[in-house]
Amino acid sequence: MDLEAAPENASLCPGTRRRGDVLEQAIFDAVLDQLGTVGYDALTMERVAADARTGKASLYRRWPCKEELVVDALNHRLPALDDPPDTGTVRGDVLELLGRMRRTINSPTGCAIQSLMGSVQRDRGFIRAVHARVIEPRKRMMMEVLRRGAERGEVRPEAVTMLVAESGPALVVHRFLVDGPPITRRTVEAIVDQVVLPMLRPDARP
Amino acid sequence: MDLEAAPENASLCPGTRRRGDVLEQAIFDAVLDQLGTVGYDALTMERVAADARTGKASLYRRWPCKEELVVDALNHRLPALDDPPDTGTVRGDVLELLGRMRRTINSPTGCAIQSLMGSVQRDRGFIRAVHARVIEPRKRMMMEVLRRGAERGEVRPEAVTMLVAESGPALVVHRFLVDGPPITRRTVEAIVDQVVLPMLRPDARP
DNA sequence: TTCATAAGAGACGCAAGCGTTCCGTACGGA
DNA sequence: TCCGTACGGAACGCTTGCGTCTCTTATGAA
Repeated sequence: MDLEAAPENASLCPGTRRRGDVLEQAIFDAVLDQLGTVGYDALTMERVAADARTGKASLYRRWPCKEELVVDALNHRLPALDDPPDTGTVRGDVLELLGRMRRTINSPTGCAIQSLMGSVQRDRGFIRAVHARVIEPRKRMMMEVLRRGAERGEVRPEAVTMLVAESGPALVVHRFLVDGPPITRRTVEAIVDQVVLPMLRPDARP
Repeated sequence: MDLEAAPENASLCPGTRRRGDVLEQAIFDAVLDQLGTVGYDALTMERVAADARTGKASLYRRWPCKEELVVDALNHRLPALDDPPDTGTVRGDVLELLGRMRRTINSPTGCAIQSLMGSVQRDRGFIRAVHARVIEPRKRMMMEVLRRGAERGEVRPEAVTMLVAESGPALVVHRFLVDGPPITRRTVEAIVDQVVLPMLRPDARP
């Protein structure tokens, strides 16, 4: 937020005005910042406008209500859909996937997502956006990684299931919820080596 | 909430008044119900009072502010600290532990906890209560279960770690966050058989 | 039965945010 | 350079919840 404050203050010189996309991006920044600091319920149009150094009218000109603004901001700020990694080993692939997750979670966007957790059961709009942009692609990539690992003989075939694919990400999220950010690289490595890989070992039940 | 409405309506007959503990319990019911339905931020003293069929004065007579009321309600409603299960097998023990978790999560208290997820980073009071009453005891019990399993030879000794102990609960929570309640018994069984047990197997790397 | 206590109900002034409206003006394409 | 667009900013009336206060009266211990 401080890294954002500088450019915002820079454009503070009275008489200067942004429009179109530039203004919109500033508004999205303000929304994400608010989500991460005070949360969705306490996010107000007034404060978003003030933070983005614009007027409420400019918000209502674009979005009819708070919810649509937030969903739109999420859709513009959630990480893009990536290709699954292919490092040659399951360990490398899983490490890479959880590493990406770690970066997202440690970013302002991650804090924003976290603050929406409590609204999940009530506002399906957010969870739908997060689902489509974060959860689903990540799950698909993890399954792909497991499948390739099974083909290479690194992973026992029965371990290629949704629940197994979820276990790594679930632990990362769990750590985030319990300990708060940031998730360290060591934590991710421990999750991979202590939990995910032992679960995949093909050399059991010979 | 409807199951609560009946007795509340029963005591609605004008002229009747509750005091002391009876009233307090009704207030806690209202708080938990509000947490589960509208969430912490949208929980208001006015609505809690109305739901509990009392006046705001009776709330402020006991608690100085919303936060203390909620923390107190949580401390009175969170599940009691149980003894670790001892069914004789790791599978039985883990199944029992996650089963207890499932019951809590599917209950109104579970929905209340869930709604506090978003406030976790901002309000340490809640998370401290949930931590001390739910997370920590559960983690300790799971470690105990793993330790006993290791003694019996059911669990490889290196698997007796915090992360391993967390993986089952983390998956239950994850499922809850992604799919919403209720968590089914089948889901818990699948988590145990597909994820937890394979991770514990001692018969690998002979 | 008496009586101090506290419950239940409502009104209070206050503050914050809502969504709308207005207006002067910086911006940027023609 | 000109001019329509839309931005920035402020004010509007409205609603909701806050926390306090008052008043009547049910309650339960003495």
